[in-house]
Amino acid sequence: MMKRKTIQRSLVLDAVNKLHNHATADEIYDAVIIEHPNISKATVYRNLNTLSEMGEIRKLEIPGGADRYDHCTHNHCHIKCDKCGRLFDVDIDYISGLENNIRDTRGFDFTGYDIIFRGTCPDCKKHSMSQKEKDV
Amino acid sequence: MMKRKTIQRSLVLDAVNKLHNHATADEIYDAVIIEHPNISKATVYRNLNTLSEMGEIRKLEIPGGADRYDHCTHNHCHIKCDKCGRLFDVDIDYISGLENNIRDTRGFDFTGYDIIFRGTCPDCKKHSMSQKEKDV
DNA sequence: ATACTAATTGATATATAATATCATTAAGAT
DNA sequence: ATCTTAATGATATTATATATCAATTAGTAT
Repeated sequence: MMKRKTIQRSLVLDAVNKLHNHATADEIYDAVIIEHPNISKATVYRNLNTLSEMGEIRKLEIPGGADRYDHCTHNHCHIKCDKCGRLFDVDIDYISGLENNIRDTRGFDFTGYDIIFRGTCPDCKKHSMSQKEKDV
Repeated sequence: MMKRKTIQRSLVLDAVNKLHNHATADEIYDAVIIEHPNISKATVYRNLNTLSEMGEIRKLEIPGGADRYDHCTHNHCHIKCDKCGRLFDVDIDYISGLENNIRDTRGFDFTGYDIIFRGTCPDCKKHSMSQKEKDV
């Protein structure tokens, strides 16, 4: 199935690159309709998946939340704030052979792993109250 | 807010312990209605959350899938099969100071981390075709 | 340039997972 | 036995994402 170049697809890609803080599909949609008011939300979802498969962007499947999309640059993982639910970048030194720490998975082919840290972000520590409304 | 003991709550707890392979809320509901046909699905969801908060069971928020519930015993993480989506236990040796590998998270209080490995399970390697219908 | 064909789109319906609402019930204390 | 309020059951609602399908359009072949 050959991939064609469409203005919708490149608008979505541009939006992900421009927002570049792990935007959700909805946030990306909101950004795109400004320049292209007729785009369908389904098209945004479709292109986010397509672009992920093409390796142009990175899809982050967040436990307990909407998927987020990132322009893939350096290797990093993420930390999710328990209080406000926001997601932050975490630079991490190469974890040498994490696979070697594993037992009892005979017969599995590993393709990778996601580490999502949990914690309380500086803002929430300060205010110590829930700020769900302040999401990303 | 004091917690009361109800038959619904203990039935949900029993089901999680009995199924003990990371059942979803739906699967737990299916197990409970056999003995208690009038239980509401909302009650199952509510009790799964309550029991998690109480520390009686462990909630696993799976990226790209429904939450799963486990009776918490030894320390382990999970591997999700890319092909069939099933989730398997992974025993893992203590990863000493994973937090120490992290940079650029000044001001965060860490509470923990989830590692979800990705890979192809033995079954899918054998059949090499999608088996989504075989979902745990 | 014109025609072809299949990928893509837009609009909508559907699916799935989970929470919110609210009147009723019942657990545990007095 | 009575009281208080946590918990339940039924249902509606929210959120996220995919499926469907006719219409459009990108890229190729003529």
